[in-house]
This record gives sequence, C-alpha cells and structure tokens, in this order.
Amino acid sequence: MPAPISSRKRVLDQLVGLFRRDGYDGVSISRISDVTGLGRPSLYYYFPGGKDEMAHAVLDAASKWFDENVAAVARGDGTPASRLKTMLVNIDRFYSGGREACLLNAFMLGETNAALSKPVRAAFEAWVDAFALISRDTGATKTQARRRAEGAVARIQGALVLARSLNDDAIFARTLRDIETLILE
Amino acid sequence: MPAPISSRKRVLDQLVGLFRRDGYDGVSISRISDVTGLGRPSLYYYFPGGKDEMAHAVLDAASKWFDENVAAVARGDGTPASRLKTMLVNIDRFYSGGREACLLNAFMLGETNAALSKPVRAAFEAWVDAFALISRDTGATKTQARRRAEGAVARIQGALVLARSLNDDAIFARTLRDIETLILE
DNA sequence: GTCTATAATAGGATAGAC
DNA sequence: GTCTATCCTATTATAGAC
Repeated sequence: MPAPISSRKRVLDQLVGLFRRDGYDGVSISRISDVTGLGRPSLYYYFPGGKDEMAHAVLDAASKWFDENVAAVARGDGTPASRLKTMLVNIDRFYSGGREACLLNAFMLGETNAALSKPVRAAFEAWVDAFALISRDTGATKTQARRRAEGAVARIQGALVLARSLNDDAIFARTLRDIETLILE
Repeated sequence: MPAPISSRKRVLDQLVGLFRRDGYDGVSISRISDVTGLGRPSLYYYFPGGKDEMAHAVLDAASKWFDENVAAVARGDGTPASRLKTMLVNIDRFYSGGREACLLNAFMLGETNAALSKPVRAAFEAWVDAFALISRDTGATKTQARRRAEGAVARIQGALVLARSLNDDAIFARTLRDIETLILE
C-alpha cells in the first residue's frame, strides 16, 4: 500500500504556492484537488471552512515562517549587520530569488477578501517592525528606523512585482543588497 | 427621457476602477453590470470579446494615459527636474495619493491571464524608459539610468502595496519625494 | 481519510425582441 | 443600444459509502 503522502501540512504548502501565484479568486477547489491529488471532499475534511479557511491557514503558515526566519533573527544574537544578512538570505530563499510572488500582495486584491485584510496588515506591520529593530540597533531614532524599515518592505514588494514582470532576477537581488545599506546607514 | 449617460468610454473608466481593485478573476460580469447600470448583453455589445476584451481595453486605456501623462512629459520641454516633478504629480493623481492600486500589479495574478502578461510587461518597460530618460538627461550613464529607473518603478509599486495595506498615504508621498532625488542624483 | 455522486449556485456568454 | 430570457459550464459545498 502507498505511503501516506497526504497530510494537512503537505496540502498547506501546496496551497501557499497556488494562492501566491493566482490570488484568492484565481484558485478553484477543483484546481487544488488536481494539484494536491486529493478529492474535493478530502479538502473539506482538512479545511471544513472551505476556501476561506484555506486562505487563512495559508496566511497563518506564512506568518509563522516569517516569525521564525525573519522576526526571530532580528531579535537574535550577533551584530545588526549579520542578523540583517541572515534575514535577507532567508527572504531571498522564500521568494526564490524574486521568481515567486508575495502572498500578502496577492491577498490584497478583491473586496470579497476583506476578511483577509486584517491579517495581511498585521503581517506587513511585523515585517516593518523586524527591519526597524535592526535599524534602531545601529543607532537610528525611532522615526528614522520606522521610515527606513517601511522603505525596505516597500522596495522588496516592488522589486518582486517588477522582477517578475520583466523576468529579471537581478532586480530583486540588487534590491536586497540596497536594503542592507539602507537599514544599516 | 433620461440623457444618454452610457457610453463605452464611461464604462471603460469604471472597468479600470473595478479591475485595479479586484483583479481579473475578482470581477464578475454581473458586478460590472451592477456598477455600470448596463445589462450584461449591453456590455457584450461594447465588448464582444467579453471579459477578456474588457481587460485588454482597460490596459490599453491605462497605457494611453501613461503615454500622455508620463512618457510624453519625460520627452518634453523643460529641465529634467521640472519634467520629473510633473511626472510625479501626475502619477500621484492617478493613484489618488496612494489609495488606489496599480492595474499592472492586479493583472499579474493568475495563470488564466497569461495573455495579459505581455502588455503588462510592455507597460512596465515604458515606465522604466520614461524615468531612465530623465536620469540620462542629468548625466547618468545608460546602465546607471536604467537601474535608477527600475528602482523608481519598483519603489512606486511597493509603496502602493504597503501604503494601501497600512492605510497610510504618507508612505506613498514620501516615496515619490525620494524618487526625485534618486533619479536626479 | 478518501472516495463517488450530487446538489445548489454563480459565472460567462448569447438569442432575439424592442 | 438596451432589454428579458436563457444556456451552458464551472464552482463551492455536502451527503453518504467505504
């Protein structure tokens, strides 16, 4: 008998890939069924709340990833420069060097998804806070740190959009490098 | 009898508002019918190709707006600084100070809309070219100008995403100001 | 946990009258 | 140009067997 290749965790990972690429309205349960290899009823077994619950679960998973790989690093040991370096390396990996879209950006579309706007906003705030923490540790004032951090998050988002549209990874790589000097200055 | 408040041009303007906010998949013909006050068949009278044609028409309209209000200004008379200032003022107005989303970003979602990716990419290239032209006129090398222009477009896109999510117009305003120094340096 | 089968609805699109 | 009426398909979601 085949190994239990199916699990909620595995499905969740695939959902991240689908939602970040196609957005909430662009993903159908049928397509999720095709990609995961699970029948539609099985998906409702894992996510009784349907697509809505899937989207929230995906946001939770992404937030958890961010907490562990970015926010925790910002609060961790080492010089500000070394912590920032690790954060950026992890971010680069999460976005596959700029080839993958941002889930938060994808979930901002559509008024149907108004319920998603609160966790999306909270996620962006956490991003900003993480960068601001590094900036403060280099001596920036609270206001300076906040603005530089906002600039960093915005540049990452914008670089993802532009790099993906122009199919040019270098744009994303350069942006991450620029952020190092922006935050540490 | 009521005045002929309906016209293709008016519908097109409303379509821009709908698509930039909800994305391609997030907009239904029924909703378009509600918003425009036109019956579904009337929409197909103006756009026989259906939703697909509507999306392309909306992109064309946005590209035309950009050509007239940004690209033409970049090629126009005046100092680089004054031309850039006008471009940024027009961009600020188009995005209502950062409260309205970017159509190009919205149209990047979904594999269904693969046909849209070519015009979207062309539009981004035109954006970059316009800023690069200003930068070159201030003495930057071709490579420098290109990179600064990419940075400017990315920052605008990212600022729109972040400003809308955090509901903070100031982020967008600061970004436009930063771009002035970025391009003119 | 996963399936087959099916309900119920929403979506895109068209025919044909006026 | 705009409408009523309609078609067909896709979509979300559930019932119930295994």
